Order: sequence, then C-alpha cells, then structure tokens
Amino acid sequence: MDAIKKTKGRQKIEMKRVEHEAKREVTFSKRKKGLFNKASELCELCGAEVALILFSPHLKPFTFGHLDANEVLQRYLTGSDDHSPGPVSRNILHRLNGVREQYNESLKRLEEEEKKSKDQKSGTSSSRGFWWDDQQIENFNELDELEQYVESMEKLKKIVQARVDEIDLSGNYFANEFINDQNLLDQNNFSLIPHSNDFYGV
Amino acid sequence: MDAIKKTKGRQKIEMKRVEHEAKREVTFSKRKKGLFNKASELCELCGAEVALILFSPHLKPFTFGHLDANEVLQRYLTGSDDHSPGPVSRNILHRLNGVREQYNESLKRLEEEEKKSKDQKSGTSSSRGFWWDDQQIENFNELDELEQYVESMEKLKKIVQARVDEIDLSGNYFANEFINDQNLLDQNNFSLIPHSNDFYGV
DNA sequence: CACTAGTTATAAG
DNA sequence: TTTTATAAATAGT
Repeated sequence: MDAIKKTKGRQKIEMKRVEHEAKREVTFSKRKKGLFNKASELCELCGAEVALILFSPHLKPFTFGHLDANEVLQRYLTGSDDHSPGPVSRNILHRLNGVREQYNESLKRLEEEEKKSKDQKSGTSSSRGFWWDDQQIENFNELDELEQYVESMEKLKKIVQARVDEIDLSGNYFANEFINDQNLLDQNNFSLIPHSNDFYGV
Repeated sequence: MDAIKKTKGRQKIEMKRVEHEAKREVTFSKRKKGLFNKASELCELCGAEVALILFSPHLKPFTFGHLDANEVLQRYLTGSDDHSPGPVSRNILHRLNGVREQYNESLKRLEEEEKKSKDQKSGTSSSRGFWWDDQQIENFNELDELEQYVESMEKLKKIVQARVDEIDLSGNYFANEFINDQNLLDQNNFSLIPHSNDFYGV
C-alpha cells in the first residue's frame, strides 16, 4: 500500500575524504562516538585494554582509554607489564633502548600532576576504571560533544558495574589488580556531567 | 517454501565478559579487525588522525595508527603541533610540565632506532603514511592475525592512494606534510606480506 | 536532535 | 576458515 519512503535510509558512501565541511564534521562526530563505543565493547567483552587518541579534522584531541590510557601507553612505550611479566616486545624494547628510564621518571611526574588535578576543574576524569579526557572540547560543537561523552560514560558505567559484579563472583579476572575496589569505582567514577563552566575553564 | 534457516544469523549478546575462552578470542579477533577498520575509515573520511593501542586478553599489544602513531602520541603527550600551532591543551601541558624536553629527546632516539630497523625483520612497518606494529603476534593465532593485518593494510593502501590522488588535485590537504610523496608511498608501504620466518624472528 | 531505511558488522554454525 | 541471517551502526532527512 504505502510504498512511499520517508527517507532514503543509509546510503553507501565512497571511502574518501568528505569534502563538504559540515557533512564531514557530522560524520566525524557520529563515527567518533561509534568508534569509542566499539572500543569500550571490545574491552568489556574480551577483557582487553585500549588507549585511543584521536585528532579531529581541526586537530583537536580526544582520547579514550580503558582501563587507564596512561597505563596502556606505559605498557606500550616500555614494553613492560608489572602485573604479569610475560613475554615482552623485544622489538619495542630495542627501539626504546636507553629511553625507558627517562620515560618512567617522566610518567611518575605526570601521575603526580594527575593526582593533584584529579576530579577538579580540568575536565579530566582519571580513576582506576576508565579514563577519559576531553580537553579542547570548547571549540568544537561544545554541547554536542559533551553530551556524547556523557552518554558514552554512562554506557561505560553500566559496563564497569557489570564487570565489577562479575569479579566479585569469579575472583580470577585478569583485571583484578586494576578494578578491585567497587567502592572506589562508586566514589570516583562517572560523575562527569558538567554543571558549571569549570568544565570549560581548562 | 523453504522456511528452514541455515543459521540463526547474528544473535544479540549481553555486554559482559565472554566467559568461554575460545569464543572470547574469536570475538576479540573479529572486533579488533572491525575497530581498526572503523578507525581507518574515520581517518580517511574526515582527515582525522588516530593512534590506537590495544592489549589483548593475554596482554599482547596491537597498535594501529594514522598518520603515524608516534606522531599522534607525541602531539598528545606534548600538546604541541608543529604543523598548525593552533590551540594547545593547557591541561596536558600542565601535566607534562618539565617533562616535554626529556620526552622529545626520547622520541628522537626512538625515531633513529626505527629508521635503522625499517623494512627489516622486525615485523614493523613505519613510514610517512600509515604505521602499524604487530610485535608479539607470534603467540596468538599467528597466521590469522597476520592475514588480518595484511588485509587491513591492503584496504588502507587503497585509501591512501585515493587520498594521495586527491592531494595532487586539491593541494591544500592538511596532511600534505605527512603524505607528500607518492613515490615514497609506492616504494616503502604495504609490502608486509610475510614470505619467510623473518617475520617471526623479532 | 530523532527517525528511517539501506549498509555494515558480526554471532553462530 | 566461509557462510548465513540478524544486530547494530550510520547517511540522509
């Protein structure tokens, strides 16, 4: 009967740069959200860890990390894993020969800085569960981005909660050393919804 | 007529850790591939840059980067952008106060190491276009992983080629400084298909 | 933003 | 692995 279609639905697009700027930004926004969700699902389903650093077309940085992007970066850059000293990337180690000590020291200082600004006005949430950074959000569809992030974080919150529950039951989850305190999660995580301009204060 | 279905098709799954190990590894493998492809598409469609570092359930690292993961990491860690000195993350800069110099020096040395081992037996491809690292692949479905990567890279090759063509025409692509020599791409990139055990020799 | 409808990713087999 | 068939992501409105 009603053969009239309201929209053309999703159309196939060529895999090349989207030339129209507004369209490109919409695509970026949608796909960034999709990518972050895919990353979080991979973490949750498989117990993987991921650090994702993304620069928008305007070179604004967005990051996503689970369990903690700095932890993941450290493992990657040093090839070390304090928690499970299994096989180490000799390739990476070779390339970082002589650099590791410096870098570890740098990381320590970075972590100290992070503790200081934790849960303050930096717009950064850093805790043992998920890590998420939204610096420079102010110049790019501010509210939209923010809402997307909040949305993502709320989704992640559910995921983490489920994982924590599971850890309580199974007791041998590989990530126990990272997420081992449900109270910590309850207290510090996922309270990112901005209620003041502090969020934009950098 | 034939109402018998050959499979149940894709089934909805709960977003929680996949407990069955074999199934979890299959899921990881599939979704990692999907995630990498999503990342590469976002890069291509929107001119974004991305660095993705992923640890498998067995803590094996996989990375994906465009244009160059080290470049993206450096921008992220230092908050600097030599190519377009726009707004800089003061938050990140603050956290890295006093660390940047050290880190830049480290990066320089890392790059030197990379040049030495480029296109050798390290299993690492590093060039101006895409960057991809497969260290530690040897303990996890070796060939499968490899094939996936090769597949991804061949897809990416097409993307890069399209982009290069476009740059030739438009001349003002933001990535010009990175991908600015088609011959370089032709010569050094995407020749990763392994034909000997060198690939596994670390 | 929210919606549709055609496209893509992927759980099972 | 490759093939289904369905779930999920998303281009266009």
